[in-house]
Amino acid sequence: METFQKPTESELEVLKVLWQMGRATVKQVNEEINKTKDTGYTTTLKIMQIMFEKGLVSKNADGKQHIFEAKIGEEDTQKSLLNRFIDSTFQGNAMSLVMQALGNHHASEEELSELKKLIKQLEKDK
Amino acid sequence: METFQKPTESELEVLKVLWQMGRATVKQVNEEINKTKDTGYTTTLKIMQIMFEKGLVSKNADGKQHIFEAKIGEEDTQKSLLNRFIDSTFQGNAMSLVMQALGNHHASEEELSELKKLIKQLEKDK
DNA sequence: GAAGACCTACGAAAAATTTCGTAGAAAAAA
DNA sequence: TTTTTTCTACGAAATTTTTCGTAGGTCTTC
Repeated sequence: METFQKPTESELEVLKVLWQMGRATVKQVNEEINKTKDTGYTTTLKIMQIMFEKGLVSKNADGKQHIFEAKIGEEDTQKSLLNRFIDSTFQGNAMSLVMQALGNHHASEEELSELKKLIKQLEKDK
Repeated sequence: METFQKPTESELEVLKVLWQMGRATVKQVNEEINKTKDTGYTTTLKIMQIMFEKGLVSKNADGKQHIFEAKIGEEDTQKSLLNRFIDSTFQGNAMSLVMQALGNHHASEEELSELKKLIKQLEKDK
């Protein structure tokens, strides 16, 4: 996994759209974001330009418009942000986070059995 | 659980010290923080004053100095930040976070069995 | 090929957060 | 009581992030 600068909140919003759509124009990203939040077109554009400078996204010119793609993967990013979050909020105690997350959110039977499978796996790897 | 404004990164650092120590002066908090990060006394003071205005901490004068206490609980805060984090980074998918956290961090046997206990409990509550 | 629509680049303002200097009050030491 | 030390209050600078206006280029359509 390559290292990258921590994306800001706004940048993360853009990334989420790109991960979901694969590739998208500024306009498309902005429209997605505007479903939950009111943001001007040039604001989103600027954010994405900054992200390009940081190497978080790539872009290809297609006529006058640019098509963007996330350059960092969803899982890698989540992993990196998760580690940071565990450190900053849970004092590095990952299990405490796991417990709280499980306790606070409803899990389906299917999810639980998948989880048990993972635990078995972890026990075996010991 | 009462609602509160999301603490900033710096504020969270202060809270962690207060949770750990129970009550502390600005000086004590600043010393703790300086174990990992270089920060001037007045910087910490200012942060704590802002936190007081926001209602995140309480203070009592003891002579000229003030003794601070966290006004929001560690668990409640973690819970609130965790929910926000799951939404912003894991698209609201708590199980995905749980899986990643388990996969990336080593868990002791004891922790795993505690976890299994929790899962049994969840299954029963269905 | 001119007019209008659409898109990017860029600078700078606005907002949020962090940092610190200085003034002055309170306590302790001399 | 005077001096020195120790704190807080407060304003303002510095930094980071977000927002937006304007200029100018490209494409489309007539």
